[in-house]
Amino acid sequence: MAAQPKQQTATASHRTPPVHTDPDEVSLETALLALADPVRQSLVRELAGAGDWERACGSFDVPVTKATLSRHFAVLREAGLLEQRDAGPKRLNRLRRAEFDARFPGLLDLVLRQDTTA
Amino acid sequence: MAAQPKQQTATASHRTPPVHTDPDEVSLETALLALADPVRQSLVRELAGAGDWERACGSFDVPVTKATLSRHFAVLREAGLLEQRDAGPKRLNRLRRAEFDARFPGLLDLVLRQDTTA
DNA sequence: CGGAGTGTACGCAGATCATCGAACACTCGG
DNA sequence: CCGAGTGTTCGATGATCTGCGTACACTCCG
Repeated sequence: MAAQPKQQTATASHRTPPVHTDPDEVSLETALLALADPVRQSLVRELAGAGDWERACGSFDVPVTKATLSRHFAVLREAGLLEQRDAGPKRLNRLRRAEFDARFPGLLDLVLRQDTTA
Repeated sequence: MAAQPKQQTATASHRTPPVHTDPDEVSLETALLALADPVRQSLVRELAGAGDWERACGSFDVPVTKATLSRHFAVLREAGLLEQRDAGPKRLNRLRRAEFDARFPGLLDLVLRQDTTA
């Protein structure tokens, strides 16, 4: 965290800057719907296993194409589940764990506990 | 449990007896999907406000027809969220609160807290 | 400046879901 | 035994969602 010469600005690589939604403005229905999808569950779990801003969008191991993956990230963003920041051509992610947990206590934990069993 | 002259048997009024699914056999995805629907959220909340076996299927205040309502109850049943018992021509309901909460801690509370705000 | 790498936007196909009306099944009371 | 009350099943419809390929935008490196 020393003085770095503007490594990542606000809007960087893509047509549109990431649009974030605060967890406080998210309905329970939206949150449940976002977390119900298996692919998005994987994303959230992998994200939780890594540190903030450590993973770029393309670095996740899910069986979908880039286009679909991008859509899933948009859904998670709109559900207040993650924050994104552009760093060069990459888009880094952060799980909004504390904020989301404050809005929907216990919900994220359910997904992270991997209870996808039966 | 005194000797009652068969007030309610297993299969009673309808073509098929109610098919129940244990919460333990329910996937997180199924649970989230079941609770994501606004109509089903209403049903669960109304059910939580009443005692066990107090409410028949037709006694709920939701803006759908009987056919749709019946389907919603089936979904909730398959998600391990409620138990049904036939009593005469009526089908009484019970929220499987403890069982479901043991399987998905905190999930039901989120819905019951009426956090449907924004 | 051109090419590789990264991510988004735009349709389009397929599946799933909520909804309804109508027909059916069952129980109970007269 | 018939009619009112209750709930399910069936088939159809419209909306929504996931998935894809393709085209595009932007950054960085040589």
